[in-house]
Amino acid sequence: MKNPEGPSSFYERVKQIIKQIPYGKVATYGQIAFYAGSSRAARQVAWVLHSSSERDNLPWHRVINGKGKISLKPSLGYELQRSLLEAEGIVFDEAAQVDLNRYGFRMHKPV
DNA sequence: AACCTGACTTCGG
DNA sequence: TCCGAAGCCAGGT
Repeated sequence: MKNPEGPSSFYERVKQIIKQIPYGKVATYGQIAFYAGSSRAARQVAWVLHSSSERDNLPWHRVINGKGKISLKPSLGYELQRSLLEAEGIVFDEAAQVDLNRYGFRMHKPV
């Protein structure tokens, strides 16, 4: 990981946005990318999380894919993320999906 | 410098 | 409605 250039970099904006996801809510990769200024950089959002979620204490578990499902694979973090979300009151249906209409995060102020 | 890879998204069959 | 292929941006090799 390189040094983040500054607060205006995509990298920094993504982190700021993720930090703003409130307890009990979730956001999708594409949505975060959109708020960060690059609606097509969903994969980079995932990359930011993977590279510095631990270091910067980001609520990485509140980020899921556009289908409302967890992207991690079983035994590679899936169980952990799901339990963290359930601990916040988020419910998964039989298809292991969450209701984005209900739990989806909506930003109030642009970053 | 070129090619591969990824915690994604979207479109077409 | 479900599945596969293509598109995208960046870092790693």
